[in-house]
Amino acid sequence: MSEFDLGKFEEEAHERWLHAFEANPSDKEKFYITVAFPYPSGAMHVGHGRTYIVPDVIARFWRMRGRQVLFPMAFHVTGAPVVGISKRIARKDEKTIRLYRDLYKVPQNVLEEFTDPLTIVRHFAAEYQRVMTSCGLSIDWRRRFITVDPTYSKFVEWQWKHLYEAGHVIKGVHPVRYCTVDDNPVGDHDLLEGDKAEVIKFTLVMFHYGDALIPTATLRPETIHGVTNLWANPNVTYVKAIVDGKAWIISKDAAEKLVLQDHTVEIKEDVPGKDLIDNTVSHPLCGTVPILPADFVDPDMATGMVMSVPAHAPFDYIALRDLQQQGKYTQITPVPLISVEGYGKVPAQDAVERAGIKHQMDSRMDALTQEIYSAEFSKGKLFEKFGGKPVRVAREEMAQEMLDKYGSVIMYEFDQRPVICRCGNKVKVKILHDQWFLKYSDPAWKAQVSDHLKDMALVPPEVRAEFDRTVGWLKDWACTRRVGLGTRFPWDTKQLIEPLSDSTVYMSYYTIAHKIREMDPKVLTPEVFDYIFLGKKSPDLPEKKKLDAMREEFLYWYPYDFRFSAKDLISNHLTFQIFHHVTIFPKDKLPKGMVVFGMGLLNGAKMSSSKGNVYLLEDAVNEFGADTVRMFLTGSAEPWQDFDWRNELVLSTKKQIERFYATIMELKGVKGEPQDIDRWLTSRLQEHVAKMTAALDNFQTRQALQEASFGIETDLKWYRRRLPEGCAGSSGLATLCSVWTRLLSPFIPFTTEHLWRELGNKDLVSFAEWPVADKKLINTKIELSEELLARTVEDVESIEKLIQITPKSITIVLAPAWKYEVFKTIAKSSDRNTVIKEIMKNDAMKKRGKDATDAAKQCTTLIHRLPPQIVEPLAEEPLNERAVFEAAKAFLEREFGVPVHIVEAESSGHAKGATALPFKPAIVIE
RNA sequence: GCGAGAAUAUCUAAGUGGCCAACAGAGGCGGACUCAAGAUCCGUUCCCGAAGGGGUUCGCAGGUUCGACUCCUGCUUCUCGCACCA
Repeated sequence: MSEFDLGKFEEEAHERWLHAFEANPSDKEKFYITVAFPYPSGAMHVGHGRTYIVPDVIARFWRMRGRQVLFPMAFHVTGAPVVGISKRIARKDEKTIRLYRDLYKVPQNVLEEFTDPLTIVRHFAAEYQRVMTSCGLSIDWRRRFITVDPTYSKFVEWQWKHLYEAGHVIKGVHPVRYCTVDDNPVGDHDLLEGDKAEVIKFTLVMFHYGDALIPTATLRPETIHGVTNLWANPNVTYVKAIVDGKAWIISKDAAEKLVLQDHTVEIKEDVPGKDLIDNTVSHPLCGTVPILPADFVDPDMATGMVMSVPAHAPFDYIALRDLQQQGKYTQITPVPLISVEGYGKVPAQDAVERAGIKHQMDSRMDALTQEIYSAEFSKGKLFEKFGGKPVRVAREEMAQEMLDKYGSVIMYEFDQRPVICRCGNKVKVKILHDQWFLKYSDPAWKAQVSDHLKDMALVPPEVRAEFDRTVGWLKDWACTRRVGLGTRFPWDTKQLIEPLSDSTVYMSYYTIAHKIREMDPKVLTPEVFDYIFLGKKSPDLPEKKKLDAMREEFLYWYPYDFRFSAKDLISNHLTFQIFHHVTIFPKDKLPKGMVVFGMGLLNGAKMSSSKGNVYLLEDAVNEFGADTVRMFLTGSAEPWQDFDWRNELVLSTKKQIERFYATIMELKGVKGEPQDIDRWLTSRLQEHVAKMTAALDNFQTRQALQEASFGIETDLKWYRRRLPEGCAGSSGLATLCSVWTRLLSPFIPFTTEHLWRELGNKDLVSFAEWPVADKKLINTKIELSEELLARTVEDVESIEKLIQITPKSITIVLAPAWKYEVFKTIAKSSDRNTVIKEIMKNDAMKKRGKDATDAAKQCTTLIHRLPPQIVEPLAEEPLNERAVFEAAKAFLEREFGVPVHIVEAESSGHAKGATALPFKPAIVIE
């Protein structure tokens, strides 16, 4: 007999699977699933493992159900991260080297070549493929590609031509986080500090100061009417600079920032802050106001000058009050201009006093400012003399008016500071020109997407809300980049297509990837792809025969049936791909469904490569075996739930597989005559098959495994307990072995492939027919009988445990027929409150008096406690309980080790007999 | 802050109005088999109980209902997303 040796099974299977999963169009119905392809910048951990193993289980399931299944894989290598990694390795950054050398186990000679970004991704792409194969993923590797292949670039260009022609690609300007030392935009992962900072659009309000201008930045231009003064910091040295031909007085920081935001700036002279104090400025909309001193004014915030609206800004109010308490500037009073429900005439004063704030440094000031800001924005209205419009309307209009008439300009600034680049320098906002956008904000485009989303199957259904929200929320997406790997942007070849934007319809490319490779990229014009994907004919198409073959593949496979991805991709990739599909492909080629995954934990903590909290997939496979890893990752939680990798749980999964293996090896040779209990086991097996199939139809891998693994195991235990002494089972068990092996095959294909041969099959279990539940073999009656027996045995055991005497005999007292009548009436009644009265109308029952009402009450309780699938058949037809117990008498006596008597309640004379109910006989232990 | 989810016994986790003291696993305890075991099997694992029963539970506080782990309201805590990045 063959020993359980996962390593050996894996070897055997790999050999037999070598080209088995290469899928071509056929007469069979197709099933096409895709997974978000990986960015191979490091080694795979067990979290990645699940992302690919779950779809593989689904692929194997549908393959066995007779579908032609396509499960392809490719590698996403476009983008900036590897460029950064290669640079860090080139400059021998210790942390990076340690990560790649120690955690990812890259050999020294390979690591030395990592100064080239393409080498990194090629190395890890090969690693990914190797590890994925070792996990038994049934991928058609002929279709593998990487996103910098010249043919793929041609495909991307074709895709963009359509987006462009549909008017979805537009050119604009774009403010970005920018580091002046690196001379590059700064991404989230390049930030030392301030990753939550947002770029905010401020309006600069231009105040006249002699022959110069003092710009103050505001988010609330409508409050210009309430300005009572400006604030300047007396401890800061400002500068006079010629900005776009006019003299401005601003902080030095501001001068540097404005250069990055499309302004010409020439600094002329220093202007000490204290020299500004007490001078006046003017603006056509608020007249002449003084400049007051304030230490809180930050020269690094926008222009370093602030306009003061004490009636509506708590900071301004309190700063002014502090000065006035020193007896200064007492002639200034706040000028309110907005009425807002819930606040007095001067909202800022109201709020400050209500909160009991004493001075500027109070920690609640920020919250208070936010509160007033929100209240006025959502509910505030300008006074009649200022137009009477709601704040949210007036703000927009005033900003525009200031830009048009009063010389205002826009300035971008972060909403919080500091924002520090990895290099240690302060990050500023720069306006990038020639920046291209995908116009996801377009309502018409959004509407198309929403429309199609309604027709898509989303798993689990809760994610639909998240998708709907994302479609509504998406704004224009900057889709070109200056650094990284990628395809050149066709309308500005100095730029690259942004990496998320080049990976939105590549699922269609899989259908032709293995064939288009044979063609020269030079001939792959947009017309070629138009023909392959859209069937559009044009003259002079090259290699028509090959194109026709590709068109045939595309028509056969597309659209994909399901796309799998982790849930963090909902707000970008998963939604983007729908936008792009609806633009490019006809309605019958649009995506059909998506399955969204949960995240992975390692021993209860989030998995993270950068923190070193990862367990490499390859290590897991080597230590526990591929099947164990597969079964654990799919069985410990449903795909959309977060899962937690814990070695001790994985170990028990391995034991479970071993147990399964040993059981099959033992049962396959059994040759006994069929017993009654075989019919029960067969009946139960049909239900497990049906339930498991339904679970996998819904992607519930955990549920499916519970059913097929523990469910069948538990039944086998009862089966063996019920077999007559000396009998090891019947030859019918061979069917169970075959069914069980096939059911588990999508999960533990290595073990089952081996067992399948042990069971005498020559072909691959991976392509064996999926078991179908045979309704004819379901036997409700025999299942009920066994249920009654099991419950009775359980009751006897629990009583024995309590009374702790050595029993000499056990008597089972069966309920009389009239109680069955009562049971039936109650079970069939819809109104359980009046049913007892109904029963008592019957003369025969009346005669029994209290016995009858008691029995009715007991039956009601019992019916509540029994599951409906027991009550319903019992209500239709009573079970012959005597026959059940008589037939099992030998079994019961063996179980309890004492003589068992079966008697009718009315002839027994036992006092206990009165408590006997249908499906719950009285038990007397003596 | 905004949006989407979640909270169940020692741990993981099932459970969408009566099948619930609550599936299943892990771990603990006791036992069987073994020279022995991380292997297998049996029992036990909220409290009380010498007859199959009773009591108190499913984040916290209320509500709806004959009846709530399940529905509603409020609160607390946690996870994910909030982009120009894979």
